[in-house]
Amino acid sequence: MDSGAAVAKLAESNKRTKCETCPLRPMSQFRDFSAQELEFVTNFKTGELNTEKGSTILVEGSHSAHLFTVLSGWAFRYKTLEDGRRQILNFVLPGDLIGLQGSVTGEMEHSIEALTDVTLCVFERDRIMSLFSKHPDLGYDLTWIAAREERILDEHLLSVGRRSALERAAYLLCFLFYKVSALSAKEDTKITIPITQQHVADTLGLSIVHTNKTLKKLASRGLIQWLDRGCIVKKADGLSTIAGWEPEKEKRRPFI
Amino acid sequence: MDSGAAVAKLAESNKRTKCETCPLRPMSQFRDFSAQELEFVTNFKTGELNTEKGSTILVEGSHSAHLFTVLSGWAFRYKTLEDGRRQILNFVLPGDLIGLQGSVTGEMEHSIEALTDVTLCVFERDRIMSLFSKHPDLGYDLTWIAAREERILDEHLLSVGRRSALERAAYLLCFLFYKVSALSAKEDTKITIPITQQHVADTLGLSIVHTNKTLKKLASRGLIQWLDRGCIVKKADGLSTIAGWEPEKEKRRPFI
DNA sequence: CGGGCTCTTGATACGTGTCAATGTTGGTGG
DNA sequence: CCACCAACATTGACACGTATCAAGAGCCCG
Repeated sequence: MDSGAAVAKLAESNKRTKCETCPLRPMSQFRDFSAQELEFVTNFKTGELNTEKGSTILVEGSHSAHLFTVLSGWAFRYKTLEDGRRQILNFVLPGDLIGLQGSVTGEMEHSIEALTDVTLCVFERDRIMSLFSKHPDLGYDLTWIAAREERILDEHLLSVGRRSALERAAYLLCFLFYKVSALSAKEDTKITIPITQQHVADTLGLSIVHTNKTLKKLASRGLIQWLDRGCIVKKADGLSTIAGWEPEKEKRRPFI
Repeated sequence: MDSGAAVAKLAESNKRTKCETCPLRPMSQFRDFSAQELEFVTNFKTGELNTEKGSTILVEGSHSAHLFTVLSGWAFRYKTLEDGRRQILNFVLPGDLIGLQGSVTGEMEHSIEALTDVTLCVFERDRIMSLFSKHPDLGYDLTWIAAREERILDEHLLSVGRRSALERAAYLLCFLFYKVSALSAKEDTKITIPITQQHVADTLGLSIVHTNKTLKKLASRGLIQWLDRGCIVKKADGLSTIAGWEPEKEKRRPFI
């Protein structure tokens, strides 16, 4: 609920990760690119942006001339009401594209804040049309990415609207666990989700006190463990059962 | 909460509305098409589908080989939990595209039900790639359309998560009023939103009893009037004030 | 060492859900 | 034409989930 330290500045570093050696691309969850596509994207990428934990990457109401793909780190999208009530909309992890929502005017309808230090690939919004004309495949991918985000929002909406507090919490942690698991090499049981209980509350539409009691309940059942600023999922299937939800079985998905 | 009368059959009528004479296209909210684009879309459209009020147009878990654009009528998208709890995700009106969410596999993650008799333009999902390769502009439009739906879902999520019952109801009716207003010729004060209180409840994540009491409150303030199976908005700005929300000022938007 | 976040816990208040009953309307079949 | 039924809207009483208020403990960092 705080105002976030500082708005990230677009200090483009010269030390760019080359797309050919992008650490995400070999991962099993992402689709392969043709050499041509790779060349185009490398050229499409105009820089890299490093932001610190706690900084605001995009601000609601502002105009952004850029799109970003997360290279590393965690962030979240959110909106606020005038009196400060905050709703977290979704979480952003490596491989996720952000900024697409403000497509035409570039005026953002939501904010994005970094949960950890975050590295972003920077693209120019102006040049997006050339992507569609030169690489229809990539254009299709963009639509697919947007449609995927839509499906996730649908599920979140179902959760907040119709699931109980316990079910909601189970769903969220299960969702995040599978999301981050897909990015880590092996069965890494030590994955820590870097959020506070305030973040959970603002995602689930609950108060922080009730969120705390709900998380305690999950912890007492041995499904999760809460750390100082994070959560470890112990039994994802237990959460899955409570929530009545399972992750989509995705084939290799595209990313830009 | 009922199971809907019958699943709509794809009875393609020969009496097709030609895209050149599409009644939606001249409307001020939609962008103009070039002759080329119009020709392509006309060819892209494979038929028309008429569904009756109450019928299910798409079913969660099923595969659909088609995309649809609504030509006339009202419908809504929703998801359900196993025990029957239902969450309405969004409402669908003329000019809206449906089916994009299941992009790749075509497996639907939500259902769609008709609130009135509905006429749909039918497109083949298989041929969507040709749209991207032959008309990058239209591909861009598709992405834009998906991103727009995303923004709307963001706002709904904020609403369900953080607004009070009264604010939520005001937001929803205000939202629907502006949505349908944009489609009607003049200041038509007699626009009736064709939903029941159960629909409102399932959209807002409330019980039907509490929804009834909340709507009564709005009605007692003269902001709305509730009919048998519908709602008339009397003072949209009053609703807007309560909700703390205003519609986006959109320029002419694309549609397929 | 102090101050700020985060997590925790108990007491209490309030918003919303659930249950139950009634009235109304529109459609259907005898 | 009437009786009946189903769906919808309405209302009051009560229960329960969640919010709010308040206080304190642990921790990190300047």
